[in-house]
Amino acid sequence: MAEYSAPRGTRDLLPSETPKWQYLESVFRDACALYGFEEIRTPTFEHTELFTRNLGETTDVVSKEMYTFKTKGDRELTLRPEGTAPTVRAYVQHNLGAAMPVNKLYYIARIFRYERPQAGRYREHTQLGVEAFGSEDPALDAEVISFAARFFDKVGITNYALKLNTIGCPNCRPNHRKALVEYVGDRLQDLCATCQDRFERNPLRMLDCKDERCKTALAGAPVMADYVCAECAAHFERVQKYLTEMEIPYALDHNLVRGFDYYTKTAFEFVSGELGAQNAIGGGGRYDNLVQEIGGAPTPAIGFGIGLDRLLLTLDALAVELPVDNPDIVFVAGMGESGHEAAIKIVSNLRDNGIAADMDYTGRSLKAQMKIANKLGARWAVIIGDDEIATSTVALRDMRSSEQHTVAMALLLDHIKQYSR
RNA sequence: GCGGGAGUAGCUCAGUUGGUUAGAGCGCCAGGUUGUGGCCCUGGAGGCCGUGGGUUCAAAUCCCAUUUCUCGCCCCA
Repeated sequence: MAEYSAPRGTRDLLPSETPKWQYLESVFRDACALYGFEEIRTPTFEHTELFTRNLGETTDVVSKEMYTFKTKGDRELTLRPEGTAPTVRAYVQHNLGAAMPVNKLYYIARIFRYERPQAGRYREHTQLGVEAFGSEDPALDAEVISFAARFFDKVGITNYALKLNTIGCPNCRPNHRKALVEYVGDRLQDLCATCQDRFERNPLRMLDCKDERCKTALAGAPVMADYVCAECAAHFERVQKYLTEMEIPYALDHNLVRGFDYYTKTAFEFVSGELGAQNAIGGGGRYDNLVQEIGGAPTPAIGFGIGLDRLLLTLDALAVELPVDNPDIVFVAGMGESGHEAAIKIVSNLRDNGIAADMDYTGRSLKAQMKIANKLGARWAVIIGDDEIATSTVALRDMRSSEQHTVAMALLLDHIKQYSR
């Protein structure tokens, strides 16, 4: 056992894993370019108030999952537990809305939540997210949702399901809340302890409860969709129309309630059955009032976050082979002191000419060096010893075909360039 | 915060009712080739059996504690 290990809920991504991460990140970046989203990078931590005031005091994240600490100057900071509020903060702080009517931003960010780790849930994880500001057009909802769906398609997630709901706006949500509270009324004692608490603090969440007693008691509970105002209803209808036109399959889920209080109207979640209990691989929604709440001009917006860690787990479970390419490299094996000296020069020269090259620094035998070349997946091996030095040549070995030729040192570069095509 | 499972070699794991120097496969190193990889053969290195305490003539094995990991609840990515 090592004396030190990564803190609970965190993990190291070793070289055997990082190519997959790089691949998914690059697919995401390409997709963002295709859809017109530009990258934004915000700090890893923010003033605590940004989250406590805007995510909802009663949400699990704010009430028990934040990594909060005090600075020497006695200010409270929090490692970001989600990506939207920081992005909105930056959008407002730099008044991005003044320069462009619609701003479409994306981020690849580490997210921190103090939870008990389990399959697909880490205290530090990575989210791929987008946020689109400046339009309440339902077409933008559809665009954002379809972006996520196409991204999942592209990387090879074949079995995801899209859950869709509308959670109304400040105008109509109270109506539903009132109806819901009335419905529960004397059924309250049939609910689980948590839901009895939710009844007081955030009734909407009761709908999302997994407890069988609650599911039974709330089976006939009033659904938001029946209480939304005309505007929200029309908006939701258009979103569905566009999704259908784009051939994005979805399922309405009246019980879908997102984890933060800032959401309005459209809420959605992508789930996959490959992950066990943590089945959400992405989710998001519209938040038309958050920009104003954070201090900006009233600006409608919508966004989503995709869990990169869970995405990888799902792809593994589906046995999807990601196209990770390793570049052709040249391994230069030098024999003896003079061979080693020559190898140093050759490797340097190859690299200066843009050809990936490596060599041994542990004084191993030629045989051992060849084994290393093989393990590295080298395309070519260049062998140089006293014989070659005496004749200003090198032995150039094709590691795939095992063909080997003696070539003039001066022509090595040309040979490699020529045959690598 | 609450519940279940598990900590033996770098990795995946055996280890029989407690009984001498704790094993396998893979990986690693070396040799079989005096200057040549993959396949094969041979050999080698590498373990305070998570940590601390207890029971016992004797503990990887039984008991207790602790810690870490893991799975689940809650909630989410």
